[in-house]
Amino acid sequence: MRVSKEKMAENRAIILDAASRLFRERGFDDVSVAEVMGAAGLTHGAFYGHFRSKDDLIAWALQKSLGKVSAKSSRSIDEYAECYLSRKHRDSVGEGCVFAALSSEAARSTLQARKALTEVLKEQLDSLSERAGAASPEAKRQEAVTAWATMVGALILSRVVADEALSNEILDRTKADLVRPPSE
Amino acid sequence: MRVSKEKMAENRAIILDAASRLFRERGFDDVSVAEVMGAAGLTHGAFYGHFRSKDDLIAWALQKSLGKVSAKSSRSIDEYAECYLSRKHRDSVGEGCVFAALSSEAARSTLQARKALTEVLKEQLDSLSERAGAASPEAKRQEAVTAWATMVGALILSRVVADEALSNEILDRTKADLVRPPSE
DNA sequence: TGTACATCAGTGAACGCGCGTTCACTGATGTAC
DNA sequence: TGTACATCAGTGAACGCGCGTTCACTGATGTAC
Repeated sequence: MRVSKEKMAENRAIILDAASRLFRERGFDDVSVAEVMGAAGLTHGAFYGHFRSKDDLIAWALQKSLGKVSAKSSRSIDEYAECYLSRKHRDSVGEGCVFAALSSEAARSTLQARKALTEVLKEQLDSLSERAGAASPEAKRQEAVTAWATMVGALILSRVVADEALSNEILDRTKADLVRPPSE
Repeated sequence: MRVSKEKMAENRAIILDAASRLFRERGFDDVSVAEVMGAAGLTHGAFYGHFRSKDDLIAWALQKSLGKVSAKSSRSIDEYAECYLSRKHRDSVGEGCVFAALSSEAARSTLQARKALTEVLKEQLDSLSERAGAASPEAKRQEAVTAWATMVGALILSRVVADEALSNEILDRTKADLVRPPSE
């Protein structure tokens, strides 16, 4: 059942995409290697031809999430926050921000996993800084870090809460603060 | 080996404390029932005399974390943020905020667990609103929700990051924004 | 270009292992007289 | 208050089960001539 080199590379990408989505939806521990492989249309035995271990898969899946959170398609922090703090984003965990879904678990995972997320975070903060409305580079960076912490925190809290009204309130109030900052 | 009613109630409290600490340190899935019972000085067999299942324990442990995050001992949001966003809090996950440690996992857990955290969150937001510096009740609430989202997000991000300088930067910049808000 | 053979991606059965949970048992607690 | 007995919190062996991981095998791919 050997497949071509191109097909193998494609399979690896499919496995990583399936893993990334499943991990965000249900966490690292609740998703088995066999389930990831099944979602990629393969059997579990082929897994160790692609990755050294489940922890290795986790690190690669996190690294690949560069650009999935990315603010690059937005013109400003305001515009990005509008989208990030939407009900749609809250309700689609599998396709959403990797930090809101997995960062507290990743903090207890391997160093490799934490390093992968660190790189994604640095890119994200740089991207947000460029889009900040403040005047100086220092003020832009300050704005970016606080805005990002607020967005991630708000999305996480809006997802735990078993109360639709409170969940919406968290999204709406943080959005109001980010879209029309009090310094305006 | 029967014990007195008082001792049994005490044991239950010890189990809940051990579970709460272990869960925050390592997450729900990496901590076994036997390990929680061992940390409480008991054997695993006694567990089902206290709780119906591991999920039941999780919900009770989260519910009991009322007051562990509490802002009640602080006079203002500023004072609370100073403590919440400290390196000490970042580095002591087991004794720290339950939202920063477990909320993204709890979001995928049982409804019972989410309801428990929802109650804790409501108390926390009420407590922060009372301590807000803004004038009207509406503005106080607005300040409390945004400040809380920022604190939780910043602590979570500071804990994943495998880069001490960036981790400190996240804590320091968010602290600066909360302690001396831009509207001042 | 065509043929023969080596390579190796994917298959699926099998492996230990640790988990959540159950249960017969023990012996101190609590109660009825 | 003292005694006899029922209760039941805690013990530790045992249970299925699903997990991560391994491995002999298969058959299409890629290569040497």
